Amino acid sequence: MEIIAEKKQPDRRRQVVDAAARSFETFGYKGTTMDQVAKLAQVGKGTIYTFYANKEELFEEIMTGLIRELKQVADETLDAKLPFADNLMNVLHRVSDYRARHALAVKLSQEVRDIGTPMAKDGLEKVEKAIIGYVALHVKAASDKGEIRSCSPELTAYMMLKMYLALTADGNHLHEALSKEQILESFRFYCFEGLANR
Amino acid sequence: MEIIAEKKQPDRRRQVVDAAARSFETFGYKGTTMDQVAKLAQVGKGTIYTFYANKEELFEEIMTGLIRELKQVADETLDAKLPFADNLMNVLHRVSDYRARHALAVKLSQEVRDIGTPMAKDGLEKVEKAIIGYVALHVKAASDKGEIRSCSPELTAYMMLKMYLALTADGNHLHEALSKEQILESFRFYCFEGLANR
DNA sequence: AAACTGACCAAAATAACAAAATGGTCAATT
DNA sequence: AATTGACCATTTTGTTATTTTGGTCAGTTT
Repeated sequence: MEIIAEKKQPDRRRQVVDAAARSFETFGYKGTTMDQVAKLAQVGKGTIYTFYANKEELFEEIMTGLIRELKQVADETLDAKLPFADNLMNVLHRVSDYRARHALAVKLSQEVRDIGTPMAKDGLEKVEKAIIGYVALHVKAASDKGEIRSCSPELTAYMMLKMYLALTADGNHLHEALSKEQILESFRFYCFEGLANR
Repeated sequence: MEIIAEKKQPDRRRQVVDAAARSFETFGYKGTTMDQVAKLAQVGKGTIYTFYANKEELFEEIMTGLIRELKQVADETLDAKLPFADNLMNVLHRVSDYRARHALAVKLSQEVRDIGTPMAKDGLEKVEKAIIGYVALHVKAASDKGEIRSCSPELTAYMMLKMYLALTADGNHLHEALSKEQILESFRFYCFEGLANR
């Protein structure tokens, strides 16, 4: 009954979280001020501190939300009928794409690049770790099912993400940009098939 | 006779290059001043500018020297009797190790990390590109000989370096540090064998 | 009394300005 | 013809004044 009820009074916590989300994705971590969030949330500044001990905790809550979204996208992408390799590539592609379009992730990336805000870096690192953890879970499952060779799930997931990012990295001058098809084909080649002749 | 002779008069160009090398590796790109180099080289500042149009060109000369050293190390490491995979791993390991111990490379890495000097970044990028080019040459040879599957040499070399660096990266918290043996074993696994069951 | 607020504060960020250092030039010197 | 270092416009650094910020808490509202 606790969860279903509650309507009349404004849900302060939600107001704060929504305002914070908007502010962080518009102004970045550093550019967001607690006064600003309070004003956006139409809430006294002190109220924020009844829910979150400090700016960092508030930020973590927002990042947790982003991670939850990504997980949702990944889950929706998974198709039990497809082989592991296809699922993996689809998930990596959809999640990377979603991340690249998500205002918060974009803003934080730019902030890290331009001014190196440590908290923004931490936040994005947490996202990477979450992706790796998610992939590792499915690597383990595929490995247990004998669908792929046995391997360390964590390390393998890490390598997969790194390889995928290396192929999609367009900012660098180390190799020319690849089309989506080339990326997927190359990823399958380097990740699953390997260079060895057989 | 031009090359053999020359002894009496001091070789100004060499003095400048030596001084610059010492200065860049001690103080980094930004920390090196042309006055400093001139003093170290025991040469008037104007003299430097008779050899190099500006600080950037002087720096490029030094970086070219580093790349030449790395190529030397790589060439010494190559053993025609060994299979491609072994040569590749040996070269990557030795070159990375040499690079990690080379005062100039270390200083520039630190400079990029701490203050992001664009020229230092460019310089290190050039080193990476040289390594990729070197590896690509041997990938092509191995591919032509049928020792490995046919592939784009440039992209493959790029991926190999990225994979190796991902395995050796210890600064990040994405995976625990690996021993040298684990690195080589993992590299062989991910780069040559692939995850697919066979 | 429980939830909420915003004036308030120490600490940190920014702006404004003065002083020093730097890359590059070139007339004078060797 | 090769070399030099005083010189200069531009940046960078150091300094100090001013503003902004995260966080608190006594007081107000519900």
